[in-house]
Amino acid sequence: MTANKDVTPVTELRVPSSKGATAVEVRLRRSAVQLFAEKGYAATGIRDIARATGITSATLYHYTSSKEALLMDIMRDGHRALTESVQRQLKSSDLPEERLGILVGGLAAAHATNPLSTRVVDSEIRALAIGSDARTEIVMLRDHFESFWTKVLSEGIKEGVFTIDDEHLTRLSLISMCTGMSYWYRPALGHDLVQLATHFSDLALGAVRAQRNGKAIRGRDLRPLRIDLVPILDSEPPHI
Amino acid sequence: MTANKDVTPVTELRVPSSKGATAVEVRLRRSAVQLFAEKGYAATGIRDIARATGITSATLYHYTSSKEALLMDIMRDGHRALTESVQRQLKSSDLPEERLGILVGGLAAAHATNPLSTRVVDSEIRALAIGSDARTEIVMLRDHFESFWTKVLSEGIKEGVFTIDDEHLTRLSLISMCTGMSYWYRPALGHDLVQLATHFSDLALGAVRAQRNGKAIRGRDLRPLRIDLVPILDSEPPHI
DNA sequence: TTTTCCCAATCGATCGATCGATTGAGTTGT
DNA sequence: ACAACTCAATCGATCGATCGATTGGGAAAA
Repeated sequence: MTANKDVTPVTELRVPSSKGATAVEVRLRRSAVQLFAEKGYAATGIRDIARATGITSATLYHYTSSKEALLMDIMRDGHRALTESVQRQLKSSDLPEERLGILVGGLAAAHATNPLSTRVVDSEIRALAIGSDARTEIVMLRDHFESFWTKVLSEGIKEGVFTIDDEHLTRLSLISMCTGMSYWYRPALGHDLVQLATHFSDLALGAVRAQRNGKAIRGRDLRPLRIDLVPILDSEPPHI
Repeated sequence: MTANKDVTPVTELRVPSSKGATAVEVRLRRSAVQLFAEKGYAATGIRDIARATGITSATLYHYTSSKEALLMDIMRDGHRALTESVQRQLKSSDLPEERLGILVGGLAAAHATNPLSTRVVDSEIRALAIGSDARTEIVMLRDHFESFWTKVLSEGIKEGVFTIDDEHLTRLSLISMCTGMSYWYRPALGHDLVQLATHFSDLALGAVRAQRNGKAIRGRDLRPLRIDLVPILDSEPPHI
């Protein structure tokens, strides 16, 4: 269970699994995500990460500059993948009800397929010192992502499709409903992703009282949600 | 900012603020809750807690047996207050729609009035070692609380008031929607507690498609929610 | 030969926890 | 009345363990 101290030296296959990352780098990232999600960033030591990766803590520093850099990479990639996915899909519709479905369904699906990394992305800002450059950067990424929600909600209100008492309250409620998934949802329970995303989308449409011509809008009135989010890190690494 | 080294020795007023706890004990608890919520249990040192309380780390051990005992007390009290409140209020109604409103509204209100301690209660199980007695105890308390939700949801289905695709999914979605509040909601923003609880209750009734005689049930169809949750620890300590 | 990869050993700092000593306000004995 | 005693409360100093990070060097690959 440690490393491969076998007869064949194996020579650490150089076949890159994705974007030029070596096998060790991929394992390192996956170990960090796993442990950060499980025990939290502060409670995870670099020795824990190294052990889970199969290297020593010294070797770890050959692949990353610091424990914080490890966290920052995870958070940056997580935000980037989510924002790109949302930005791409939002171009497919001008209807506020469909656009809200894309946001809610996409965020829910992202947390369902990547419960570990999303949990780290969502909850470990606290690990970054208040006022630090790192924290400022992540907060900016988060604010940018949330700006899409603000925009879609206000568009829906302007077009008379949504009825919302408190925009601020509603936006944060909907987002935290999706992000909360990563605390209890575990994949491979036989759930269909599209069905799950539609379930959350329906809930959101009910929350904003979405309607046209006096008739409430449900998920079935929308074009079926397309799940195109690339799994970030939780999924198994590609076989080599 | 240290202690009261004034002319009058003050003699550490023995007036108990609540349940025989001295002023120092109350301050200690509040400091722990504040720091655990802000930085997390693992990232908070006993020196941090002691400094925030105005004592040394050695004195801290006169009032508590360990850092973990401090956390356990917070979690026990949090669960107890919530469970007692829910148990008490559920006796006031037999209607599944009202009972669900009590659960959702009560949990949302609890997180709105005590965002700090609820955040600790909800998210710091991870700090307790897997398989430890402490973790087992807290998991039991949490399961007991969630059993009320399971019961109410299945009652509503049996009576034909609720229509739910996936009971397990729905229960956890609703709970995490309420608990998620403590991550972004901050009190004293001019929000009315009853209105806020009703907002969440409405959302939940929509999620379970609550209806009687073919007509959807909204919050206004229910008796107004009564907020009776005793603030746990986030609020200011009683003046003496 | 140079570069990449990896480790044992070790750094200073900080962790949770404990120590013995001190203070001061009550209680008891005479 | 006053010394003798008890006890909760608090401190500075320090414990062993672990923290994140660094060093210098060996082995393997290019």
